[in-house]
Amino acid sequence: MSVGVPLPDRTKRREVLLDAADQVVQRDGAAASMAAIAAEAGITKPILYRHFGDKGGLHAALAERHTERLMYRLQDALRSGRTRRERVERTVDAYLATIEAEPEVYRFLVLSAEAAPSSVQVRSFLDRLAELLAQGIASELALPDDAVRAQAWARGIVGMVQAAGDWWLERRPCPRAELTAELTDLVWGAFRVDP
Amino acid sequence: MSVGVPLPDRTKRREVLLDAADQVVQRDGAAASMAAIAAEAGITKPILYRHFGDKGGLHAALAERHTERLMYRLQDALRSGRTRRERVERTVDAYLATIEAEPEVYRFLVLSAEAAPSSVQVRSFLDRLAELLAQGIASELALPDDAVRAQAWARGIVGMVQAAGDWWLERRPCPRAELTAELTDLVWGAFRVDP
DNA sequence: CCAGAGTGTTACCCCCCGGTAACACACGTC
DNA sequence: GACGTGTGTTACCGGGGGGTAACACTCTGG
Repeated sequence: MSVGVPLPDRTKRREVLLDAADQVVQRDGAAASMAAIAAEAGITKPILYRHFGDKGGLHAALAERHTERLMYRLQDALRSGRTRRERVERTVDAYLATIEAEPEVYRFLVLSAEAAPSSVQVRSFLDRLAELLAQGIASELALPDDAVRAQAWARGIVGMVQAAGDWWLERRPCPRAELTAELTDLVWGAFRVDP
Repeated sequence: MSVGVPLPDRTKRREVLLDAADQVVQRDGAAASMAAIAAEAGITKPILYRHFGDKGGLHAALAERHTERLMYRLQDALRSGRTRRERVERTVDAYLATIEAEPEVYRFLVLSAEAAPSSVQVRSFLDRLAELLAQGIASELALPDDAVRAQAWARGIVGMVQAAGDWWLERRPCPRAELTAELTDLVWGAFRVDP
């Protein structure tokens, strides 16, 4: 074999294709088609398929990438801050800032998690998010990681910020900082030390 | 005109068709096709189209119906109960009970609200839900109805219960009452009279 | 008995989507 | 210069979705 391209290029190309996919998803939402993505990237469908196998593969790659990025940010936020309230606030704001930057992409991630054909291969975006948050909650509250309370709260909070964020993106009824503050207030009561 | 059928029958039929649509949505999720719905109802597509115009019309009718039902239940829950905490708890549980009974339908409603082609004709399921809740919150907290706080909390709580409910339906990690209690705890802090 | 409105059906159209086969151009190696 | 590997293309397939035209039946009113 005479080595086509030294492999660095392949992964770099892959990134470029994913960038194009992001663009299209941001424009067309969850209905983004393979043809449209190929066109956006300035190439043709077979290339996409050679890179990602099938549509599920592309979705998985896209999800993986954004999930990774968001997880890093949230992990930072969960650890940073001097007071507990500050941690809650920063975490909420990190999420909001991210969906503000690329709203359609995150809608797409949530949706495609729904529509996933039970391919547990790549655990869904929301699952991983919730798991991370559950750990944070459990550690704040000195609960075991698998406590129903930590799990349920994590799920709930993820949904809460997601839903409020969607609404806010659509209507822009206030600056982001205000929404962050409101949501922090909403959740904060549960995390105060005293009953 | 010789009056085909006295009109009571037409609306009755409409209900039957919507029942069939529910069945299919519960089975196939958001991908329910018009052909499948017609088959389920034991009729053929043109009849569906004569009744609902197009797919959007059917979706709207379906959404309208379920939204109405759920709104009644939530309104009751919001008003009932002797203590404030009891009202919170009952409202959460009313929602959970409903999505437990017809999970796919509610996933469909949420999704089709997303996918709605900006036809603000029928305000989305989530919008109406959130608005109702916002009123309840505003009245509990003696805020004006349009306070950002009431709006944002309403959206957030709807999303919270929705997300936690989805997770719970999938995993069934605990009885419904326990989830209700956890979610009530999560939100309750924000509604206590004292800081 | 005969209009005609309303109900139902079959059969079709168009479009777009996911996915693939088959062919054309670069390039390094022998 | 022939070869094979990898990259790119065009052109196609099968399928399923939404939506409709055109035809059959029935039952009422005159």
